[in-house]
Amino acid sequence: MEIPSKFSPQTIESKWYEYWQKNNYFKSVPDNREPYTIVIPPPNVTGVLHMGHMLNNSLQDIIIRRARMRGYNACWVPGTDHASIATEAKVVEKLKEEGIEKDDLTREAFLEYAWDWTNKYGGVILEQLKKLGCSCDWDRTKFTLDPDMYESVIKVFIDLYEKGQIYRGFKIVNWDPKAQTTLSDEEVIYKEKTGKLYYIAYQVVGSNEKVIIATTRPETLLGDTAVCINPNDDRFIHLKGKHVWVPLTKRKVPVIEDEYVTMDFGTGCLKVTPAHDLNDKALGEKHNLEIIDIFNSDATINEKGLDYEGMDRFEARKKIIKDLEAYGSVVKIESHIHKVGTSERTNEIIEPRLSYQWFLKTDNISKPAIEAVLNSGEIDMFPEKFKNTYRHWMENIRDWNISRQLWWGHRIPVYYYGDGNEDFVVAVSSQKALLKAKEKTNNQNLTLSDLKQDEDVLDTWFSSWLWPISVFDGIRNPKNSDVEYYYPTQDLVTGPDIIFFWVARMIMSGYEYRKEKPFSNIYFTGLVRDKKGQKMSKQLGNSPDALKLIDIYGADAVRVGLMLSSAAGNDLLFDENLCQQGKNFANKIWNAYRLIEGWKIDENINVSSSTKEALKWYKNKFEKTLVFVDENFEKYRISEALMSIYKLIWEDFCSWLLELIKPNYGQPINIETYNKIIVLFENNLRLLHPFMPFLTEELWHFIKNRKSNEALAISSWPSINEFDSNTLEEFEKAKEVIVGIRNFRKEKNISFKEKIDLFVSKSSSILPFEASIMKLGVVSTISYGGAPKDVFGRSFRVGTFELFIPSNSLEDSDTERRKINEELTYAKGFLASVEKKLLNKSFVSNAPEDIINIERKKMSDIKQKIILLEKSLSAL
RNA sequence: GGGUGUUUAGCUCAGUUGGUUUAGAGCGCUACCUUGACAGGGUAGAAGUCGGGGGUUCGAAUCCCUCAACACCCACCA
Repeated sequence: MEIPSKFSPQTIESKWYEYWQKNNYFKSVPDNREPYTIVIPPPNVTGVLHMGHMLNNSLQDIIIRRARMRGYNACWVPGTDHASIATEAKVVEKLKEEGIEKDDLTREAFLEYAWDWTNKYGGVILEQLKKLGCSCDWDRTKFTLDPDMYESVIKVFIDLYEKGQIYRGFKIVNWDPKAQTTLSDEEVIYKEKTGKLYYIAYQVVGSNEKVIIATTRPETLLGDTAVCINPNDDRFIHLKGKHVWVPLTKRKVPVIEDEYVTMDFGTGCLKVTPAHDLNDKALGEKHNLEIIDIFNSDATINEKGLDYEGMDRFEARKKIIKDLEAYGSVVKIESHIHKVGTSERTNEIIEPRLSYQWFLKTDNISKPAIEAVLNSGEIDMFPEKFKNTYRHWMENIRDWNISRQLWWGHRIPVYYYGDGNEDFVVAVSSQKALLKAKEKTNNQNLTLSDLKQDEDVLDTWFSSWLWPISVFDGIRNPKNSDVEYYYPTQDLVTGPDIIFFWVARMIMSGYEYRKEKPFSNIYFTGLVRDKKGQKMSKQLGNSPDALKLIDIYGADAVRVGLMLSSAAGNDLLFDENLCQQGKNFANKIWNAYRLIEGWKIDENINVSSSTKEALKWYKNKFEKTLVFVDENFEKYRISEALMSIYKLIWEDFCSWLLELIKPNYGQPINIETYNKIIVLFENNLRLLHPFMPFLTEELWHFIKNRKSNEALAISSWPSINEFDSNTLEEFEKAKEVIVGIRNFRKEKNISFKEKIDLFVSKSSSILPFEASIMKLGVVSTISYGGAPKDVFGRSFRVGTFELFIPSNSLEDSDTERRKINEELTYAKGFLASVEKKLLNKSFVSNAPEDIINIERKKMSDIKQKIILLEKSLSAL
């Protein structure tokens, strides 16, 4: 035999991947078939494959491979994301290692360095996806900074600006002092921290009185421009219209009144720092307060901060408290638990900062996106619970801060020609900008050197929100044949953590730019956790090396391992044992084929009855399973689909069908049976292919030499045929009889080589699947009409059948009696519960007819069984 | 502070508009078997008062209320 007894994935995986690629099976161009499209959630260009990617991309591959087999024009578009903050941070760090500071480089030099880095490491992850077996159309690979993608992003910015949806605003934004950029609200993570609440005394001007103010951020008093009380608060009523001295400064600020102040928090008296707090900013606008910004961009104190200039904000806090204590101005310090905003990327504490930024209005574009998910049902989410999350966010959505003070990204197409708030134009290039500026200013003498392009780039998500459109060039050329054919896509497979960052925004951009949803179904995967339930992360070091897993178990096994326990939206507690299970499964199928392949074929041999029975049963079993698999795919219950295929192959095909059909050792098999088995085996491979592409393709080609248009990857998914459930039920009964015989052998220690005789009580019907029972029970004769008299043996019952097997060994009647009594107790208890139901008048009058009939059938069945049992008992 | 989920066998989870024998699967566990596909195998078995309490119903793991534990999301109370 040439086939090795163990399946070794390592030797075949690259072979088949190359074969698929060479034959362009994954390539898709528009044709007259229906399209089935998935766009990949683009991983960070400098990222490496981790467990989350493996889960996410295995799912996409399973879905797209099945679609391909079902005859759709399947198109899976791969690509990577430039991930501006993350990548820029990596590059800055790398430069630092080489002793270079970002500030010492020009923008151009820095970008050159970043591109070198990207070209060197970028796309590694895409190669790793190939190892996993991902059937992407690699000719369509996109990068969010590709020139055409760049143009699309800029075009959208200009368009939205011209529609009045994008504006420049002077607002409090989330500032990351480490990355030196603003962040969107979604990029801020609130972490619970124990801080301190400082009670500080402010001297009232022209009085001996002091007011006490509670604050968590005493250093910001340098920027205080008012003190606020609640007009309904009797305690402070006398302070109306007065001023107070800001401690340590020589400034006096007004006492203002606003109902915003909570009377029972802190002291009921609030210091107002419009430059450094969102609420204070609002108060400041309402009451026309001065704004004093006391921080530099790195969160050190600036020249407004008196002696504290140059100090870090936390250092300054300590010093200020010390100085205040020296003046006796600190009344008390309490420990205080509160949530502190931190940067998702750098972990740095966010500084609310007032600055000019670019914003996208969201109230209009969010409307159709809400409608599509929550009302019209155009977009489905799996699991559905995420619709709630989505609704909540969408209904409370705020304008999106899209500018970032970074270099790595799409530079904002805004050109300033002066210092005024309105002294800018928005244009696709500097030349166009010049024309616009000349027109706007009526100054024909302007030159390019008078224009200064905005230094900032756009939020990464401002490019990825266009992804399903821009990968098909649908922004630049909205009528091109690709986008018209592939858009909208079918499925999006992603994590719930980016539902706001990305999913919601793609839906918004889809309706804005295509007047259509970007995808029909969203499958949210869970987080991959370790066995203890901890999130897998680099920091914890609990994440297995994805590629190493593929090396050890094979890509197919890892995919199976991941799929076996990952219901949509549920976190997945990853256990390497699951990969082992996948590997075992691969080996099982491998050996099933080895068995079949080893049979000698004979054209003249007759087909046995057991073979006929077995083939008839398995055909029905397969059809039933196929229906179940298809249904589960429709509901995105991928793990359920896989489990049913797993059981079909392992139990039904290997343990029952092959055992029934297997010729005796050295005996040949009938050629027709052999051919039928091969077809059945091929159909199994079809079902399994999306999950285990490499193994199945390998076996597919082992079976016979296939031409390049006969590869499994592009073969067909089985079509559904009717099945007879009666046949399936009867086979289940036959199995029970076989199990009974096996039990008997085990208890009597009778070897499987020794044939037995089986007697069936004078039952009106004959046993179903008699030949199968004889073969797998190793039975020489089946006789009806009850057990012979004066013969020792053991009886057992299956449904309404009573069976008897004679045995030479002396019967232990006590054991027998005990067994029957146990069965009897169960049966009587069961009968009682059924009778109780049927004697209940309200049940009989209220329950539907078919339910009552089921109960009646249960009752008559169990009564018969009780009679059988009692008869057996008295016979002993 | 608000919201959404979860809680079923040792572990991970199904249980699909309440009714198909007094709850299922995979893994694990136990016993035995196994030199003719596979020990990465086979056969069988044990194992759960469906988180607690209350209610609706002829009937509840499934619907309602309540309590508890856990998880996640959202939020500008200094």
